[in-house]
Amino acid sequence: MKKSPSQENSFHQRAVQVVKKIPRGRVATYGQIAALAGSPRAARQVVRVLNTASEKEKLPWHRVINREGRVVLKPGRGYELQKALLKDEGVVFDDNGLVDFDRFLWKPRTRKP
DNA sequence: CTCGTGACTCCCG
DNA sequence: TCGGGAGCCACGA
Repeated sequence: MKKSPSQENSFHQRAVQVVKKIPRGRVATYGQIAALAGSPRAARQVVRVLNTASEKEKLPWHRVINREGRVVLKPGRGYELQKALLKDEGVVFDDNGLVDFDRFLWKPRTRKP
């Protein structure tokens, strides 16, 4: 039996599809995307995907943050840009620059409890 | 070809 | 409690 075509893509391609599915006004974590793409520990590859794909495709790379709910970028590296973009979508950061996961964390439609 | 690094995350001592 | 190392995959020098 052949695998489904949607599963034939590489991690890179799958990650792109996942990121594109992030709804506006929501954020996701690297590990989350990596897990959805097939490798729960491939968070680093997600980073590579964002850097590469964001330049060609209109990926919501700014909706991807780390496990802490914080923007991992360094000042001058897109950190302010990401925060500004999220803020423009309605995402709010607290004084520590943390996002409220209870309100903005993207919940993938995997299954109903 | 080999080595190192990267917007990360998890596990173990 | 806190720190360090390993894991994941890709790409540049």
